[in-house]
Amino acid sequence: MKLYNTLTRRKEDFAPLGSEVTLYACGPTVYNYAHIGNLRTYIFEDLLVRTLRLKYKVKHVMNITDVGHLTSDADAGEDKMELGAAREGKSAWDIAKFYETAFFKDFDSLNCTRPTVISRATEHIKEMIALVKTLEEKGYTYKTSDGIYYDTSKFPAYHTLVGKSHIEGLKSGARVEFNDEKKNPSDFALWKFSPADHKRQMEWDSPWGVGFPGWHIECSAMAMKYLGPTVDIHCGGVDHVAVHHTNEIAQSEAATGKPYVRYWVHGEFLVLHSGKMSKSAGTFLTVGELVKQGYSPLDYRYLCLGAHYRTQLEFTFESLDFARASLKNLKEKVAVLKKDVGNLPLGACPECKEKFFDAVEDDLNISKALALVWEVFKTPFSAGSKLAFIQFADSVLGLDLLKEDIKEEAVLPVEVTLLLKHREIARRNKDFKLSDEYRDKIAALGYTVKDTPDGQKAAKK
RNA sequence: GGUGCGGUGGCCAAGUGGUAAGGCGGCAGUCUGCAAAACUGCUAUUCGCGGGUUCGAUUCCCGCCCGCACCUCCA
Repeated sequence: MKLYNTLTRRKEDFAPLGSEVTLYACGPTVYNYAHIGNLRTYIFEDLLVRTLRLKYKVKHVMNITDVGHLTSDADAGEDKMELGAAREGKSAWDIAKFYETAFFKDFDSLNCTRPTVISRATEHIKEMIALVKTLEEKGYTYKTSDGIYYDTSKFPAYHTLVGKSHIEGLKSGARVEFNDEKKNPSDFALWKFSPADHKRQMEWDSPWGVGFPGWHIECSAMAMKYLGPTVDIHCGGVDHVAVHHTNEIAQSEAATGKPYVRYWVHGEFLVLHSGKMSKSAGTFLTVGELVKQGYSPLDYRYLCLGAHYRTQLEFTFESLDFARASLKNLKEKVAVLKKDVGNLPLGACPECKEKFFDAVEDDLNISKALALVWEVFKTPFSAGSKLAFIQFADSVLGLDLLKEDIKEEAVLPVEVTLLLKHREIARRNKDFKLSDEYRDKIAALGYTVKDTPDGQKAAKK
């Protein structure tokens, strides 16, 4: 398949190095609920994994950042995990556990397939210390009053992911806050010392004293532990390109002397009219909020499927409404198809499958693939063949297209049932004025009425 | 200030050196007492603006305008 590689800024042919694809995806920091912008990235990664699985075995590792990191690299930063704990009157450990559970609830509801390995940062402190030690032995580190730092000037290829001009811009960068003890603006902490004046909830012994790992070291340590020194694909959000992933490369390649990642694949942001969605800014939308407003998590998944993963997607409730309407229509079409299939033999038309392959394998052109699903209804193939194709397509799209929605007919309120009976009588007497009045009354209660060959059908609006 | 991405019909959004997928919405028809649903058909002579290359550009090049993101924790 073809994938856009941030490293080369080109679409490239992808094939795994070994017998299975090794894929690492940056996971959530569990100090608050994930918002739908975060989740867009996991949906994109899920689509990538599902597409890869059409051809390969995939070992998918995702980390859980349950260690608090500083909100900035400067001394003044606060720890997000401990902030969350203070906010909710719980321990940092409880906070991490709570939001990890909440994260996977959302993750599952969006039909994202669980990674092969889920690795918590707090369970890999030993590996991180070992990696920092290796870097220290190789002379890449130096000590300041608050921690052990990585000297980026010792790693000549530091700029490969982001471009040299960017790093140079950073040097003159007007907005970068300088830490006096840092040798270069791009240097970053590998290990931070606990403050002398108070005890942190999360801290560990290390060869350099009690403290906690820097933000970037966990991904390098865990990716290499589970996937080896060279990983096929590493994903994450575009915001990670310039700092986090650049630093991961520096740490990992300095330690092993081998290429760290072959394909860097980054997902673009979901944006709001007012700008991007931000956890730290406070206001953000969660899946729970969407559900509260009457949307299904899969309505949101459908919305994400409409746009390419490398383009920004603007979120509005209007577009979510469109997505919901589209998904509903699509599922209804599939339901009709299912009725028609009967005992006809199944077998997806090879032509449709091939087109679908071509779309998803072209750097994940999911919206094109989705269009093919709509188009299959217009083809002359048998219902069974169409349905088989849709089933195949849904193994990548993950929209539960063949799953029946739970019908609400059984739980009609008594008033509605009564009004329906009255309306039926009025219609039989051809008193349409009266029957329309009953329909209005039913509508006022929040229900719609359809007249079908099997009689009246009422459903919640 | 530096870096990167993008501007396609009413809306969302694919795409390509040879004349614009798909969805939503809208309109019309069939059906219906009327609706709804369903089905059928129609719905951008045109791809931010101005140049250039070319037989031909929305697609390649240059300039401009506009939007967004990153450079600070961030998916």
